[in-house]
Amino acid sequence: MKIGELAKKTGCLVETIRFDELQGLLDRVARTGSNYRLYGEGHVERLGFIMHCRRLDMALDEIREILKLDDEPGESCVEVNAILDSHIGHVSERIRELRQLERQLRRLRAHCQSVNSTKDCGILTQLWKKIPAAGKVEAVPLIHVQGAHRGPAVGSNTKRTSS
Amino acid sequence: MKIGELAKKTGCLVETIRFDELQGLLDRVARTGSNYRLYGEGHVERLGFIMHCRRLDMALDEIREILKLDDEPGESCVEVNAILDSHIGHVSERIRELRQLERQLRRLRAHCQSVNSTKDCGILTQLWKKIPAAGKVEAVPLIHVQGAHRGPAVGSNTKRTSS
DNA sequence: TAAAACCCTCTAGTCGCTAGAGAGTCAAGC
DNA sequence: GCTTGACTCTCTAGCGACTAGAGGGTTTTA
Repeated sequence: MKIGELAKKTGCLVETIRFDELQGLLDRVARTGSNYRLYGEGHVERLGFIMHCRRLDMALDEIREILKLDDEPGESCVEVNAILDSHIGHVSERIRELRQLERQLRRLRAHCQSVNSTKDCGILTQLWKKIPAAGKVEAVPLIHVQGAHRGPAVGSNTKRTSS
Repeated sequence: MKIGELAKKTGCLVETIRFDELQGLLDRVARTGSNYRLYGEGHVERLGFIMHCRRLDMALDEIREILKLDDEPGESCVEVNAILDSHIGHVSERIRELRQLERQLRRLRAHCQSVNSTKDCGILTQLWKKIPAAGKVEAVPLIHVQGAHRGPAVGSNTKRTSS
């Protein structure tokens, strides 16, 4: 089958299939004389596997690793478990961070309950205040929402480890 | 003061300051004869404000909007409240999604409790199974962890609305 | 006066795609 | 046989919020 049919069968975009090939998740398949990709039923399953992983928000690196392990049927699945455990760890940690962020935001929100002019708004007043312990930024774990696989990065002065 | 001193005072990277200027969060400031940026104390405060917002994981668009409102001291702060409410909404929703994801992952993890060969691993077996209701992808809200400001995007066939 | 530290602009990289340009291929209808 | 439309190809740029580096110029310090 051609790429469009594979896309239809798996419910993903044609572009995503080509992207997955580029990323080494899907094999480079045989082509017709006019350079069209040709897929079989095995590819439907493999792409389904990949999408299943992606829906669980695994990173491409993690999926690549799991696929590699799956390709060696004799190998023990210890590493598969480890990848999943570490992924669950990422997600739990992100939830914890987001909860703390939510609390901070609700506290901030509570500073303005009625309609004021912007110069009297409690929220804005709070935002203009110095962040507690400013200048000692490296000690404070920065909270912000990103993908489960990316660490904090906001102006965290990673360069200035000294001083 | 020059850009390095501003960076030191606010605890962010020089690159981030230049980036914020590019993004229109910080004004384009006066330059020395040798084209160095010159900042005053007002910029320390404004950059502090911006970082405070960023730490609360607001998007640059949201920060831009808040700064614009703050610049008009007579204006009511209704919109500021609205931005914050919507941001809190994003965060809460993301927490809900991540909790669901965590449950799914833990269920999956429970399928393999002992060390097996990869071909008998309960996790891998599950991953190879078709996702429930495959083919009706558009109806299912895709779960995956991204920034608080990005919607789901995983192969969701946004093009094929018909059929 | 030389070296180190700072500053400038510009560009590319991160992640997981999505979307478009510009070109070629194929099937159906007239 | 020809046109139309649907499909495919490669290549490139865009998203967000930065980070990192090249390759140059300037200022400060020893």
